Amino acid sequence: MPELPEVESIATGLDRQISQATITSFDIHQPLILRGPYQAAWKKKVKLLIDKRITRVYRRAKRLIIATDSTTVIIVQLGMTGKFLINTSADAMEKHTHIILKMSNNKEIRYIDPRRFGKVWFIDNPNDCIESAMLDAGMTQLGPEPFDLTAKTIHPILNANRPIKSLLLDQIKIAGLGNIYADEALFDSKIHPLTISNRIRPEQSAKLVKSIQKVLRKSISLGGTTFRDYKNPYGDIGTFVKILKVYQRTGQPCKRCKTPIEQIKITGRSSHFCPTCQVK
DNA sequence: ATTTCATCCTGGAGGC
DNA sequence: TGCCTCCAGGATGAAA
Repeated sequence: MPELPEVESIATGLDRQISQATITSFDIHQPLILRGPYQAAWKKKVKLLIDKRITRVYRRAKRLIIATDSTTVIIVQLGMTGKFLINTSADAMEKHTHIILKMSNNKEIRYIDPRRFGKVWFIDNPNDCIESAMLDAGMTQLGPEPFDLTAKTIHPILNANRPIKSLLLDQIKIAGLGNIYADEALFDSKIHPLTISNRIRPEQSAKLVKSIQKVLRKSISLGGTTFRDYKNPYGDIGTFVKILKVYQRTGQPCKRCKTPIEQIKITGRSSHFCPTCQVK
């Protein structure tokens, strides 16, 4: 379930807690979550990470990147229900705990994912170019970060014959938005989610860029959005849920014009919008 | 080449 | 209480 702001919050939390510490043990309880070209070698590879230092934990789109002082990088795609918690070994083990990482500073990092849509890669990054290393590992290509978009660069991206909602969820086009922030950004820019992308006027697309960046920035500042599962590594919820304008507000009055928010399905995903404020 | 669709999973909510 | 159906913040290979 985590989208860009939630992954950002997780990366920040993990970076504070474990970067500069060394790995003392690395247990994988559920090998099914592992992906990539070196699957058979992973048991060995994990052992190679013992005594290595974690240098940095950061985010690219919705992926978490855990860099070490070896050439191996750990990449985590959290899927719908993946999360990290910082524990000590005394804490009770939560169901669906798949990875336990013990660190030299006595922090215990646990990766938990009930639905197991999340995936973990161990990739080699000898040239220190994470984008090409991810492609080499068979991961799907990612579009630009939403914060790098401009009115000019979004233009060719919108040259597509599909609803804007569907396009915003396509990580090859723009990487980092998910169902919540796509709906919220479309409301903020007053664009109907079914609008065909290539029919969006330049002034609207310029506004869309600003709206995307505005909702993401605001959500990051509030620690993301928590509905049921999402928690940052400290176990805290995100409070952006309080200021959602359309997502999961079906039937409730639009905060701008009081019209009841409507919900429809667009390419298999529920979409929430104000039928008065948002026009095709 | 582009776009949509079914599918991978568990668990919570709501209807009966 | 239980059983059933539907739904969920994502990504992707196959099909259209």
